[in-house]
Amino acid sequence: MLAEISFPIPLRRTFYYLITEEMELTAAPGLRVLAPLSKRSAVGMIIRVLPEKDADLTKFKELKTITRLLEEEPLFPEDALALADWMAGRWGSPQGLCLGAFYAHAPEELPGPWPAARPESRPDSRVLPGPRVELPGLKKFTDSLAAGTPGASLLRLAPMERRELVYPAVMSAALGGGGQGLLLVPDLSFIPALAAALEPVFPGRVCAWHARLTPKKRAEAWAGAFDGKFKVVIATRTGVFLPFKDLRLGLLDGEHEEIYRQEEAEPFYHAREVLLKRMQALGGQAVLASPCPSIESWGAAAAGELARYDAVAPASAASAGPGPDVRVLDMTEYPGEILARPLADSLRRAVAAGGQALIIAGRKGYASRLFCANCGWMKRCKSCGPGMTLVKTPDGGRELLCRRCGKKEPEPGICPKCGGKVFRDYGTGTQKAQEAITKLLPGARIARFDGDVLRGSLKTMRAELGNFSKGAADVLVGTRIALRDLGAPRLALTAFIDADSDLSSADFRASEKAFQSFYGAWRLLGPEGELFIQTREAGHYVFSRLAEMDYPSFADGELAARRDFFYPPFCHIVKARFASFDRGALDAAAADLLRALSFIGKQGDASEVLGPVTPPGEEKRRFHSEYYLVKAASEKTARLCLEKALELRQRPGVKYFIEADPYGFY
DNA sequence: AGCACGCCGACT
DNA sequence: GTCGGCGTGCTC
Repeated sequence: MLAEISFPIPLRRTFYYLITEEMELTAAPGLRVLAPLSKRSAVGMIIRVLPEKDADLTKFKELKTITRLLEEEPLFPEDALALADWMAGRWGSPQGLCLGAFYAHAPEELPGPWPAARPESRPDSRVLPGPRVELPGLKKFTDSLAAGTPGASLLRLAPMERRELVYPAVMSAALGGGGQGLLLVPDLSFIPALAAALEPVFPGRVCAWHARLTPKKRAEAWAGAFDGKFKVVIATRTGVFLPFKDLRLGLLDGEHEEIYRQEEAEPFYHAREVLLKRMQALGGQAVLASPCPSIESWGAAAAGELARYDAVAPASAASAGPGPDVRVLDMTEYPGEILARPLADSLRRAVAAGGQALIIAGRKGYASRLFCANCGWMKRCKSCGPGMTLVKTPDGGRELLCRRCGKKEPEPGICPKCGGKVFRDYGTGTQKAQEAITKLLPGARIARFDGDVLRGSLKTMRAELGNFSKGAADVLVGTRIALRDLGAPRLALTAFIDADSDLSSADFRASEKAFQSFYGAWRLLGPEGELFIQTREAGHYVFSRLAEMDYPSFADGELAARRDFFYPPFCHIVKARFASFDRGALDAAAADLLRALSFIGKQGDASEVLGPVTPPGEEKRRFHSEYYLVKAASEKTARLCLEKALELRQRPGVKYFIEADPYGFY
C-alpha cells in the first residue's frame, strides 16, 4: 500500500510513500508521519491511503518508505484536510502549507495518555456564571448561545465596548453545557485584561496563545487546548489553527481588524473566514464581534448568513446622552485654509485650557485631488466613485487617474459646473499641518508622529507617543497610524485635516476604513471633547450619520455603494500582477492570462476582467509592472480564476504575483 | 522550506 | 590554494 503525503513546504504537489504492513492497520488520512524527504527527515500528513496500482508512479525512480506514524487518531476532530483544501483554493497558497498551519506547532511526541483520554464532554459544573451585564440586546444573544444551536452571528458592541464584561458573559452562556471556547483578539496586548476578566468564570483554565510565547509555554498551551485542560484560549490570529478536544464557541473580537488577514507570508488566509468555516465544520457556534463590523460581515448579516445582535442602546438614546461632539467642516467654504476657522478657534481654546489635541493629517506622499478653484467642483471616477488624481503621463503631459480602478481621463480644461478655468490640487501632509499649527499656537509644544518618525527608529517613535501620553506635548500631529498606537488618553480635541485623502485612496474599503478611523479618534476623546473632520465632500454618506456615531446607517449606505460599484462582498477580487525588465515577455505573460480567463463575462453574470493597470510613476521606467483585476460574481468563479492564474506556465524573466482579495491595489 | 551543488571573489 | 557568498534545482 501507498500513502499520499502532504508536507508543509511551498510546493504545489504531494508525495507517494510506501507503508509497512504494520502501518497498514492504522494509517489513515489526517495522521502525521515522519518520512525521509530529500536528504532529511520531515513531518507530513497523510491525505490518502491507496493501493499501488492507483498511483501514477512513472515520473520518478524510487519509492521511499514512511519512517513512522506520529499518532493513531487525527489531531483534529473536524476535517483539517478539507479545511486546508478550501484554504488553498480560496487564497491560492499550496495545500501543504495550509495544512501545515494546523499542525506546525504540534510537538512531535504528543503529551499524556492519548488517544484514550478523549471522552465525550459533559455539562461542566466548574463553569461559574458570567458577570451581570446590563446592555440592551445582550440577554437575547446569550440566551440564544445557551440554547446551543449551531450557527454564526454578528455581535455589534456598544460604542464603549466593555469587552471585559461582555465576553465572560458570552463564554459562560455558550460553554455552560460543556466544551471549549476560543477567543481571537487583534493584538497580544489585549490578552492580559481579557484573561483576568475570564479567570473568575473559568478558574485556572484560561490560557493565552500568541507568537511571543516561550517554547515551553507554547507546548503547554498547545497540549492544554488539545486535551481539554483549558476551557478558554485567548489567542492572536494563528490561534485559529489550534487543536481542541471539543471546540464549541469561536469568538472573534474586533472582527473588522485587518490584522486577521495574513498576507505577508504563505499560507495566506483570513482568520475570520477560517474561523467561520471551522465552526461550521464542527457544528459549533461562531461569533464575530465589533463596534463597527466589516462591510463583509454586515453584508453577510443582511443576506441572512449571520444572525445579527446589537448589544447597544438604540441610536436615539445614545445620541441623547452627553458624549463627544462631532463636527464635519465643509472645506469648500474655507478655500485655501489648512485649518478651517471653527477648528482653529476650538484648537486654540482647548490648548489654552490645558487640554490635549490630536491632529490627523493626510498620508505622506499622497497625490492630491484636483478641484476647481472657483466653485470647488471635483472630478470623480464615473465607474467607481472616488475623486480622481492628477498624474504625469509618460510623454510629459498630464491626465486624471482613478487610483481605485485605474481608469484614466484627460485633464479637464474648463469646470463643467461653473466654467472656471483655474484648477488647484488639494491635500495636506503632516509637515504642512505642523507648520500651520505652529503658526496658530506659537507657544504650544507640538509632537509629530508619522512615517518619517517611524522610519527614524522604534525608540524615537515610542518616545514621541509616550511623551504625548504623559502630557509633555499639547498637540500631536500624525497620520492615521498614530490612532492605533495611542493608549487611552482623554483628549479635548481630535481633528482630521484632510479626511478626503482617506476617502479617495486606492482601496475600495476607503470609506469603511475612514469611518473606523473617525470612530477610533472619537473614542479617544473625553466627555467634553470635540471631533473635527475637514472635507471637500461633506455630502458623502460616510459623514451623514457621523454626528451620532450611527454605524448601521453608515454601513447600510456603504453596502449599497459596494453593490452599485460591484465590490466585495458582492464580488470576489483576484489580482494578477506581472513584473519584468522585458516588455515583450511581460506582454506575452499578460496575453497568457487573458487567454486563460477568456471565459469570464461569457457566463451571463457580472464577472469582468479589468486592466492592464500600470502603477502611476512606473510608466517610463526600464522595469515594467502592470496588473489585472478579476471581479468575479461568485466565490466559485474567483477560485477558478485563481487556479488558472496560478497554473500559467511562467515565462522566463517575468515575475508573477497572484493574489486573492487584495486589500490595497498597489 | 531545507539541503546540496556549483561557480566566482578575498583571505590564512 | 581553501572559505564562503547566494543563484539554481530537487524533494515520492
